[in-house]
Amino acid sequence: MAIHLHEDRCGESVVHQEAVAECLPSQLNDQVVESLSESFKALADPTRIRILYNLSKRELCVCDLAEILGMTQSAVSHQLRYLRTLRIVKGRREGNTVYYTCDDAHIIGLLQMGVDHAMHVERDKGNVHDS
Amino acid sequence: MAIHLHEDRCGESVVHQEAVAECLPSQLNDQVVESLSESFKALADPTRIRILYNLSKRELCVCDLAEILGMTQSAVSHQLRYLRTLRIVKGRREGNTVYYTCDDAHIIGLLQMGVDHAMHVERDKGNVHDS
DNA sequence: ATAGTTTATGAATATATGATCATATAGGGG
DNA sequence: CCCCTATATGATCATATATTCATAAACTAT
Repeated sequence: MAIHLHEDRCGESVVHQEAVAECLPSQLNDQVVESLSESFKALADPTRIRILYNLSKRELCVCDLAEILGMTQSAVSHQLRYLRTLRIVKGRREGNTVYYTCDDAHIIGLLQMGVDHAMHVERDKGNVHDS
Repeated sequence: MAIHLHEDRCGESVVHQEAVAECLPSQLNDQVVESLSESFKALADPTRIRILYNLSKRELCVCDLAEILGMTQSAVSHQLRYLRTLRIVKGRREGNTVYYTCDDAHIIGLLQMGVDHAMHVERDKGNVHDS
């Protein structure tokens, strides 16, 4: 019986053997890809972006965040739990209130890079240079 | 009747008036936040990460990508449409085959930054320094 | 025109996700 | 103890998403 390491996807033979052969050795390993998508997922939601953007500037309690974002305490708390689980933010309790801060410079770096670019794009939209 | 610009979120008064007042003026505008989350969403899926990682190295046709990723042509094509709609990749037809390339240096920059960091983290996991 | 190849896409499905509501937990002050 | 405040969380629901399957569309070759 024939052993196939993989099935051919298009018809009976690989379309560009050399292209596939060139790429296959340098694939990202699964753990890296999973960890990467997890990081980007954390930044892939408007609410979390706004939370992290604010926390990157200063420590804030849940209630203040809810006020700033105009959202319910519950919605904010759920997202904070999400970010806390990924160790992107951490909380510090002081009596009744819990103060959150960012705890992941890498994520903040990605966010900052994205923000800078998005703001440039927005600004350039104002100028009518043409196409 | 009293006019409220916003409802208070915790009890009857804002918890830290100064914190809220400090943050409110510097919020990201909605378009920037939407555009940002759209960009990060594009990178928030393992399949798209692997597609973009490969396309960042060289031009590839749909079939080769499917072969490299070990996925069906259909699944890859759907994701390529997603990325094409966002103008992150673009296709060039040559006879039957369509060759895709990256068309968004900013997204590739974010991906590269993420990859670099994730690979360092993975590498450091090997070393048993302690905490 | 017919057959074959590569890519695109609509429909369906299973899963993931984000917000809401109600309620629980944790702490403070009486 | 009870009441109030701030936060956390489980359940639910509506929507979004990623893949699969079947098929259409684009193109080549005979």
